[in-house]
Amino acid sequence: MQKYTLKDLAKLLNVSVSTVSKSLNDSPEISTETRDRVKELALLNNYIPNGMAQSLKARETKTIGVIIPNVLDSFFAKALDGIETMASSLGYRIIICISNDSIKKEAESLSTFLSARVDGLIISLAKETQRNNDFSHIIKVINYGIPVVLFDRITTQLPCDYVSIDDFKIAKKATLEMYESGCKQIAYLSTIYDTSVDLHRKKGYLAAMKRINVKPCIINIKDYGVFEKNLLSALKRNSIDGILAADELSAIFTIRSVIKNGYKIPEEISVIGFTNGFMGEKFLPSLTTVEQYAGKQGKLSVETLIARIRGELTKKKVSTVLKSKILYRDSTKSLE
Amino acid sequence: MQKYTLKDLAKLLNVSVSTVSKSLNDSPEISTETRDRVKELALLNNYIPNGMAQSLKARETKTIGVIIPNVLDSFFAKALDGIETMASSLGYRIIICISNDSIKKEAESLSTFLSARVDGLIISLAKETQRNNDFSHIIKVINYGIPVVLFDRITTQLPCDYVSIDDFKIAKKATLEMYESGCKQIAYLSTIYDTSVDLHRKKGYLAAMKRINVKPCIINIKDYGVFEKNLLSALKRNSIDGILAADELSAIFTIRSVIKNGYKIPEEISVIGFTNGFMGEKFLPSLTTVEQYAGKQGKLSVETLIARIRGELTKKKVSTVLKSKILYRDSTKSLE
DNA sequence: CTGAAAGCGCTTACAG
DNA sequence: CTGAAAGCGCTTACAG
Repeated sequence: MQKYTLKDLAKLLNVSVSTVSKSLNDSPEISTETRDRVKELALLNNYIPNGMAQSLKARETKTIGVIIPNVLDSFFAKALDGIETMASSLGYRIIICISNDSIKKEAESLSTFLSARVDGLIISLAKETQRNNDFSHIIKVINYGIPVVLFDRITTQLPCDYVSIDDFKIAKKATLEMYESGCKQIAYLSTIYDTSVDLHRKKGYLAAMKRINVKPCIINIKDYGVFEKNLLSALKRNSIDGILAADELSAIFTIRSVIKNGYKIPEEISVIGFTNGFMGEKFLPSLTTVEQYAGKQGKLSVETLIARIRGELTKKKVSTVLKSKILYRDSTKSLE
Repeated sequence: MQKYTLKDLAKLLNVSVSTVSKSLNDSPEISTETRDRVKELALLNNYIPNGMAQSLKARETKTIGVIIPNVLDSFFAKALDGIETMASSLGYRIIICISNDSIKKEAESLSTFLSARVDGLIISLAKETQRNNDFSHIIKVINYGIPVVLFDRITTQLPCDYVSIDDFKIAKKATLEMYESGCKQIAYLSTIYDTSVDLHRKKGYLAAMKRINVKPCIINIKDYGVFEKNLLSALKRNSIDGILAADELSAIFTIRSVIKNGYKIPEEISVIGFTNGFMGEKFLPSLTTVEQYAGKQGKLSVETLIARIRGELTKKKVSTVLKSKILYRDSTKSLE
């Protein structure tokens, strides 16, 4: 199977490589007659330009590197979907790494992305990276001149653009609304502690508890293997009747554990989660949750990145904070 | 921010580009002294080799193109995860396209993958592609000499390797076991009709119904908007007490609709789905389902592809059909 | 309107 | 042990 090059086509047509190249690129320098001959032959021989050679000259690859912590979580799946859709509609390819929350994998993939000369990067930081507060690998990339956009799991310590939601505000609101609907003792539950989003949500929760003057209760669960046990003991110790869970999966696990142990939702315990995924939407009872606009965050990240690549942005970093909202469903009591 | 090239380093060190290149690649031709000087300077200046230039010479990109229909379905998310893990552990990058079940998007991304000169492709076909039975875009790729591995949504009409599970067999088994557990009238429900997997699962179901000599009942639902309505009318018309659903989401929708309308699961209606995702595992009742080994299919696809790329495989196409199994949970009556 | 030449950043066969 | 040269497959400034 021969892969034709410009040289091959040139030889076949008895013209120069320059002429072939210009013809294929619709240069006005070339006569229509020649252009048509070249194009016809190219088509006939299934000529496909070598993108690497083109990129080498053009000094851009039309490729974006994407790093997400995982793809099983519906938030990241939706974000990835948004990223891919927007990128491909703007003519960019996506190369992807799933960090599995490991800083090592994140850093390694950054290296291969750099050598692939991606035009830019979209990253949602690994848990480990946020816990260690170690951004040296990202700084290296930025110093190398590659634009970076962070989303969701972000940090303000880095000189780059980012996209997120108003985690603090919405967590506070969710807590207060559970309180207004009649919950006396609301807990904050998280399996993603040490991430930036968890931090802001927790702070929002704490602010609300302070406002209503109730002692806060934070339930951090390290591992889904001990989820039910930890949750139930916390429940009993503190007679909790409302739970703000930091992500979708932990919210569903909460509902499930609680129901299996005989509690009624929402009558005895209310639950609010984060992320609007199928699971929460279709669960029985369905989950009241914070709409995080995952797809939109993905799309905005791409738009911001590409604008940055094209130099359409001022030096000032752009930080887009989306206003989120609560999707009221069956895991909470009605406010009215 | 200067990006150093071999030339830059060579100039700084007063040696030739060849010497720098060889040093960096640990060529035994070079004296250790020179090698160390070169490496030190490279490190100091944050030299990152230009992968495009290297690939251009080496005629390989260490990049694999991946096309999946979507990433929200947990089967594909898990498969992607497996693909990424295996590929990165073998030193390959992944560029990804989400076809959204569109043949057009599939074909377009194939074009950009070809010009990016991916070393190989892993594809799970779009619904539209399977419905139209139009593989011309894939054939073009194969003829161009790029190895292709199909998984899950496959076709045997193409000269390429593939990975799948024994859909026919396991669907037949699932149907028969529902029958043995006491179901009299089992239906097959699908929202992914026209795909190869649906076809085989349906055939397995039909074979089982023939064996037990019961008139089959096939419920195809086009759109989740009309899911509940269509399902319920079918349920009433045929007094169905067992449902084999072709994927996870439709199985969950089935359970949900059925419960909301007052049926008891599994006492009145049994449900078996496909794919072992969180949603089915954590739903109440939890879903009895077919383990499709999504991650393993992804990993095997990569291994097969890379073996093929490296020329380690004989001309004969390898078709790996995994033996699947049923995960018994709460949506079916116990067999014992 | 067409083509020769240089160059993008590498690697490697060959010469010394 | 080191380097000059050719070449991977393109594009484009320049000459004619």
